[in-house]
Amino acid sequence: MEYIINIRPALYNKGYRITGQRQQIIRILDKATDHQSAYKIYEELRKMNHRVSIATIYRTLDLLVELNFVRRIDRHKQPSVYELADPGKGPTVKVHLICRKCNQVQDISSSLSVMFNDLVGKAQLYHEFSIEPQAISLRGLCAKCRVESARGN
Amino acid sequence: MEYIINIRPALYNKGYRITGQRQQIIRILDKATDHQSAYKIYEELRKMNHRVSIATIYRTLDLLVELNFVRRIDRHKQPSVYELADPGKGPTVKVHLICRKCNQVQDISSSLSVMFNDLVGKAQLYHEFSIEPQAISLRGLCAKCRVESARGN
DNA sequence: CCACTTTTTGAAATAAATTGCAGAAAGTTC
DNA sequence: GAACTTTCTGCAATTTATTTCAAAAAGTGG
Repeated sequence: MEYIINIRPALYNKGYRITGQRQQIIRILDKATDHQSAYKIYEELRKMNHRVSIATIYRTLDLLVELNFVRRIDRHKQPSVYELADPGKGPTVKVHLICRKCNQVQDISSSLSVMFNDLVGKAQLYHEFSIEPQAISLRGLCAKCRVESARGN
Repeated sequence: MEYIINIRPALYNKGYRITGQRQQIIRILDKATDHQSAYKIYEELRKMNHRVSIATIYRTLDLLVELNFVRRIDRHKQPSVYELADPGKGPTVKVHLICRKCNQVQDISSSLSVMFNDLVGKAQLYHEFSIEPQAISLRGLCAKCRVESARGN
């Protein structure tokens, strides 16, 4: 909540300008409970009568991902979705379960998340590879779709 | 090696036809030591004077991914790459480390891989979500690029 | 509020991936 | 191995997420 308060000075310190569009985009991500695609953010802002172009949304998201304020989730043949990432305290990786039938994205439980991140830590040391904050997606079938699928097929 | 021997009857049993193109595509994946993009496979086959279109490559790869014979690695703003997956004995997830600077893809060590897969097994049970065989990518900086980056920046 | 620089806009371009369709193979039956 | 059905392929056209570009606007520092 009001995460923009943290990002604004960070942007400023790195020499980036605090534009209305950037603030609005961060605000949308901050308010959102689920993962947002670039286009969804665009629609949201247009609905609120803000002058934005889709190109700006993409550029801003790229910037925020680069600076680790936002995580990008790449999905196959579907637009990428984004979520805020708290660089100070958040875990390195955030694990999502994505159903290939209904495309629902759910977060993994927090205790499992801790275990995943411990393992990522080990991998970093072992491979001398610095893994950056990001979301990883595990694809499969959610309980509901598995049942439907078993009947339907 | 000669993995096609296993896939051929499996395709046949499911009612898919054993076409020259499908066999050649599997053969390329089988011989490849690194991950292949659809276009690379296309070029390879054309070089060998085989009649194939890029559409067939994509259709075949989609089919093989669907049947879990092949894993797809989605990369941001770059073509997806593919690798053979042995459905019989292979682990559910294959973890790759992808450097965001040089784009090199390296496999995670096998012991860490086992640990990741154990964790994935736990996640499946806990969330009642059936995670399917797939590759997951951890993005970051490899040792070499980290050093260069530290100097260059 | 002026001068300077970065950012945004809107439209057009790009490129990976997909699709429709007619002809060509593969599998099947006799 | 001829005749028939089904699936597959190649080509070209299409889709769609994302990027590029020149001109316009907005942020910033004095």
